[in-house]
Amino acid sequence: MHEMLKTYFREIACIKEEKIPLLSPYFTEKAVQKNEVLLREGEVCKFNYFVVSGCLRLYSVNKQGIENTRYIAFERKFATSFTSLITGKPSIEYIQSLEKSTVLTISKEDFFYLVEHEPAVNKVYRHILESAYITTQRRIYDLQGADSLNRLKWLLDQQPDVFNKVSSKVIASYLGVTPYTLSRLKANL
Amino acid sequence: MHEMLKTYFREIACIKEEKIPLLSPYFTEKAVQKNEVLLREGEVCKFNYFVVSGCLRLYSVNKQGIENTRYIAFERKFATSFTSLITGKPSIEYIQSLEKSTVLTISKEDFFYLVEHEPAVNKVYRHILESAYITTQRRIYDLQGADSLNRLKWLLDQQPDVFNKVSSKVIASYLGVTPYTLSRLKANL
DNA sequence: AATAAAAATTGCTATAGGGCAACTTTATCT
DNA sequence: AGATAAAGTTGCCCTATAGCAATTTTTATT
Repeated sequence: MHEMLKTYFREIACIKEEKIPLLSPYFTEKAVQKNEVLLREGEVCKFNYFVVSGCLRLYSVNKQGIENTRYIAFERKFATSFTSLITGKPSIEYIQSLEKSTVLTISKEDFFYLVEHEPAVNKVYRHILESAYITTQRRIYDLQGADSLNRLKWLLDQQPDVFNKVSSKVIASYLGVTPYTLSRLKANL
Repeated sequence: MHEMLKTYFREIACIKEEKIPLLSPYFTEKAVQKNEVLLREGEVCKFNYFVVSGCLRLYSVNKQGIENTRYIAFERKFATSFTSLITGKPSIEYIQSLEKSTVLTISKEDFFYLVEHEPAVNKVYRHILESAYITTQRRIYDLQGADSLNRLKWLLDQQPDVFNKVSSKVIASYLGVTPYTLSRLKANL
């Protein structure tokens, strides 16, 4: 198991050192190419991914063929289509690598087995869901209540690094505007 | 403890019958008036609420004084500002009763104590967070990717009962449009 | 039931952001 | 490095939704 994931378990779940070797066999390291798609709409999601390096994004494509990005996961984050993982139904979203990345994969069955039987993994899962709750709640209020300029400013303030790592096209689809509009907003900052 | 909450624990967490009396003392029944505000922006949330009858909504007020509704909880649902409950920080949202309601309250400390020490409550909390994840993910994709008419149609399709119980004003603030626009959309259905 | 207050509707006008087209800049591939 | 494709920018016009004002309908209060 990668050192980064061990540290993650130590910090998030205060895992006992002797438990770490028990978790290792469940995770498999995987190299992912830039723009590689790990999950497509319509497929049932079978893995949870921990990002060691690079980044993954979750997005869907609407009826008009427009991409909407819901989440961008950088290193030291878990990312997957939890909705599909939890319900077992086909995913409405895609998972794509935005860079050459390294991820640790764990199968859905193993993951939920550990959530039930390993307190440290239960705690990590709780942490993931709580964090997701907090960020998505904030995001809904932003999408509903702030205009596009203020959403951009907020993102610039909170995650300035995103602008170096991620294309404007993807940032636009995250902010919920067209690339044209984002370009114009940046010109007016 | 109200029978409805017992049934909830049986169904969601498969709780052992003998455990139910242990949980009862943690919950207090409370009558809530129509439009009563249970939590204001800026206050630290101290309770989790289980709706026995009536309904609660979560909303925020943006800089221009416009209300945005994020969630409406009908009976047999927990509702609270989890963000404030989890972080211990002041809430950015309000909790308000939309009808004369009956709720069961549990304090933040008791709730998180039980999450840690009672597997049934751990499971219920996991269920709450998973359900919230699924609905908010869907909601973000809707707010980003669908126009207001399609958001209205989707709500009519998924939760037709909402239109009987909740004012148009609140539904508009849930869909992310003005009451004017909602009224016009309904005229064109 | 009468009155007041709030909510909902609708005509008119304003505006934020969308979308096309043409151009420039930046990546990608051999 | 040079060729090719993709991404980003910007002028112009268009559309969906916002916002005001006036009216009607519904709801709450005594």
